[in-house]
Amino acid sequence: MGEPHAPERRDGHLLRILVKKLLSHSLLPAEDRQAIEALPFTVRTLEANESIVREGSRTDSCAILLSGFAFRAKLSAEGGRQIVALKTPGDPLDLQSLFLPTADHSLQALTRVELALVPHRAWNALLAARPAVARAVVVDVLIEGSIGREWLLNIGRRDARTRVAHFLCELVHRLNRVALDRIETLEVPLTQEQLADLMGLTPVHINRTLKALEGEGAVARVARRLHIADLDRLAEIASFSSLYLHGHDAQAG
Amino acid sequence: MGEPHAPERRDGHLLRILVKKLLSHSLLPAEDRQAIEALPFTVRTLEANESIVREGSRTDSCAILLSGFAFRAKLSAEGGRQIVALKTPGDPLDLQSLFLPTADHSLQALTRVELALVPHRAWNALLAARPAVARAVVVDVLIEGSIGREWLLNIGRRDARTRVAHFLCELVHRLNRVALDRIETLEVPLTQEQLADLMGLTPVHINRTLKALEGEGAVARVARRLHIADLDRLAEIASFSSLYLHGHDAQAG
DNA sequence: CGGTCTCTTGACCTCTGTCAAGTAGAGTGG
DNA sequence: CCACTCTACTTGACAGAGGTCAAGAGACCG
Repeated sequence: MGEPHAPERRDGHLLRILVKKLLSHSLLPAEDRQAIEALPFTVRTLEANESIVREGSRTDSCAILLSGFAFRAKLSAEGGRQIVALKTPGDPLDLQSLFLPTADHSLQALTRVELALVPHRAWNALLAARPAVARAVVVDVLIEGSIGREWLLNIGRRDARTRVAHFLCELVHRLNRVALDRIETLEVPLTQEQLADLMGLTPVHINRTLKALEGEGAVARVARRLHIADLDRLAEIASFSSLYLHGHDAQAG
Repeated sequence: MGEPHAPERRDGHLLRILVKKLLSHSLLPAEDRQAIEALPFTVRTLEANESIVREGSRTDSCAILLSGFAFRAKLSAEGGRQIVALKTPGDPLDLQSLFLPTADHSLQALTRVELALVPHRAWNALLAARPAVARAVVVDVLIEGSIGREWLLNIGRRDARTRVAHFLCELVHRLNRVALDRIETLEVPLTQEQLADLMGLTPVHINRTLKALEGEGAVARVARRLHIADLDRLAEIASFSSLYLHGHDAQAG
């Protein structure tokens, strides 16, 4: 794999990737898995940069990311943009809207994306009927929170080089949770400007940082595209530990 | 944790502050409120800086913050500390432990605190029996996530002066949600070092920033203690908007 | 009254931001 | 196949916010 826009199966089991995501941290009996795959949905394709949910708006459905990447962003009064979360294939994008009517941030497609739009009604019925699914969904939300805390540490306390290396490690680890095969390398689908908004830096400084990382062989750039070249080296630079991702870690009770 | 010999109390007066916190964003019928106040708990007092939950550890109870302040913190490999959340009276501190067994961060008392320790068993029973309570708890978790995203914006994209002003506004707004009277002024119970770890800055620069804010009359310092002097001025400096706190905003469905 | 902790301040340094010009691909149209 | 254009990337020179170091001053405490 390593191809971020790898086409998904179109045999009617599109939601299987959501099940796979939930299984990466929660246990789900077969019946619950089937109930998830039986959710009603409509598929929608959006081009890069199109808006999925606007800050302040309301929706009556939750999107599941079937393929491609998306992100949450916020703007400061001075016009600065901060990307506050990155969503990878299999992630539910907006479960929050089931509980909080107004969006506190905007949600946008990073690449071309395919979404499965699941009506709130169907979600509410499923969560009420199947506690194990409800639990898995809560765990998913909690893990997103944990990732957010790691990002606060990353942006607040690590320098540019370490910060970028840490993010790239996280990206690979997260993709591996839903990937068919183990990923060691990857073409990163972010522009330097997006990377800058993600890391709390400027595009110019991202450029310098990537150049430095390329110099150490951690990263490669071919035809303006960023590739992970040496994941172990990146992990070493960032002192990366994946504990905060809580893989297979949700059997408390 | 969990004093083995401390008697479990069912004195609802103490948990009323938790009910008040939940009511600040969710609707709860009287029966649900009573069920919350009927939760069994033991009271525990900790001094400033004592640890409530250590990173990597497991617990069998969730703490509710009855009085005082607490915080979540993470350490980077280089030794930097980042405070990733601040908890105020009425906040549940560790609901996450109901769903994720290992703590991904540490939880510490900022001031002297009083905690109500509620056993997981009792929580699970309550959440299973009372969907409205479960819903309110999920909303509480989601709002903490929203605050975390605002912090990412704050640390990633605002300069020191604006950043500190924004945090102080948030603090006052959050305290007002459980306060008896409207707060306009406040003695901030944080050392400059803690403020630095909160803001992703150094103590020295916090000192300079506070001096500047004092110069504009936004803040006052008497006997080394920081006070909010002019909340409107702070809100203006930070272009503060409280939408992300989702006050009285949880009637989706 | 000495010890300790936090705050304060100045001098200096460096990481990251700003500005501005230039380059390389990808796409478009002739 | 070649301009032309657009966008993203690249680079250098310079600026500045914030970090580092170090010394001193107030508080608080036993």
